[in-house]
Amino acid sequence: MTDGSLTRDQILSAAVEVLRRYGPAKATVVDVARALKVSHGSVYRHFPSKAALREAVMERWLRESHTLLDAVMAGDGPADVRLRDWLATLFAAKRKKALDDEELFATYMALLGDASEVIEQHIDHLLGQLREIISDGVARGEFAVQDPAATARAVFDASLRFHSPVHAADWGRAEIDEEFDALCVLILDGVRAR
Amino acid sequence: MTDGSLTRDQILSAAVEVLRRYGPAKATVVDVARALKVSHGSVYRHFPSKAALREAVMERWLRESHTLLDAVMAGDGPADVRLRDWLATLFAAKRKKALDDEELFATYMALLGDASEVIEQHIDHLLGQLREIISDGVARGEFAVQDPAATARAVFDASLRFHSPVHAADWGRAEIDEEFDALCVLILDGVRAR
DNA sequence: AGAATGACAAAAGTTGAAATCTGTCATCTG
DNA sequence: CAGATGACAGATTTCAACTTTTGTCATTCT
Repeated sequence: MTDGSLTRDQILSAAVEVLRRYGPAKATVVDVARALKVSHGSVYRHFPSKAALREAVMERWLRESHTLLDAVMAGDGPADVRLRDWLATLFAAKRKKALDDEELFATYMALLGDASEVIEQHIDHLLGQLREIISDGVARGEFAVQDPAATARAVFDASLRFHSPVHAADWGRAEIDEEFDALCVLILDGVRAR
Repeated sequence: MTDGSLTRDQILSAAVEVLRRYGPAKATVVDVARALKVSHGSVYRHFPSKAALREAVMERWLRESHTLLDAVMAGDGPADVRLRDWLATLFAAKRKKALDDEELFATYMALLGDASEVIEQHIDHLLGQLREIISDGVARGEFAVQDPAATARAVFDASLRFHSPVHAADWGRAEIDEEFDALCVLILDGVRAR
């Protein structure tokens, strides 16, 4: 059948379209339903609330950055190179989204306000990867840290300026890349065995 | 005379009172004038705009944190202790203001939005002190960094979570102090000579 | 003179009534 | 019976009239 019944994925795609067109402040679930030519009640059969729909959109969107990061995780070079690459990839991915996906990025920022489950999972995923890189570095004798999980958190915090959406306004500054490099040096020297 | 004419300082004090009572969203210069029992036109004789008045209030307020930091700068112990103390003092000062001076802290956050001169100077002052500590550490042979100014910026950025008002919401979390300690370890190991 | 005033225009903010949206549900459709 | 519908109540948003605030300035005060 061309269109027997509405799927979760169709709704998500329509929601992305609507969010991109109207932005998070204006987009309504009526708009999403209209885009799909169904009643808004149908959308509510698949998502319990507008907030849940928004979160599902963001979950899918955030998974895109994960793909690039997963590629870095798959590498098997020295841990310091991997850590640097991972941070650079995260920064690049976030900056790209902030620049050429403004409306969805704004939706992401809005989510930040209401302590969302999705964001928490996203951060946990990132912290997990960091911990893995650091543990690996320790195993190879490259890094010397006392608690890899705590260090992962510290590295995450230290690099906040280059991945937290609250600092997105800074990402257009001329000096930002130099500053990123300087931070990487500090972090890498901070974990390196001596 | 008990009150010959209005001084800049009287206005600033009245403005602080008004800001504390009504908060930055509600406080008006008419309120400030009323508190002083003068017309609002008089306030405009001393400050060219409401924004300028707000900035002057913030300048005075930010200087308070500088006092504590200056005390740390005056010390002459090892540079690593000084750096740690400086970061801890900055964090403590900001957290204290966020907690028991909510309204003025909110005013400070509002200022952040409009790229204020005062904030820029505040940050430059902090960066200058950091650079001084780091240069001193290098001179003593304790630290090894290639460019103290760039490293100062990196240390500032790395510790953003513990002094930038945009992260104030996190400062109430239970784990925050452990996380601060872990970050300090990372930063100190990052600058230390090996 | 320097300092303060109050009247004024333009900008910003408030208010409340009307319109729209969210979320539920009894009913309908295949 | 799973999925879709549209009517509905309560919450939220919008819009326009109205009020307050900002910033200026000619005039007054000392």
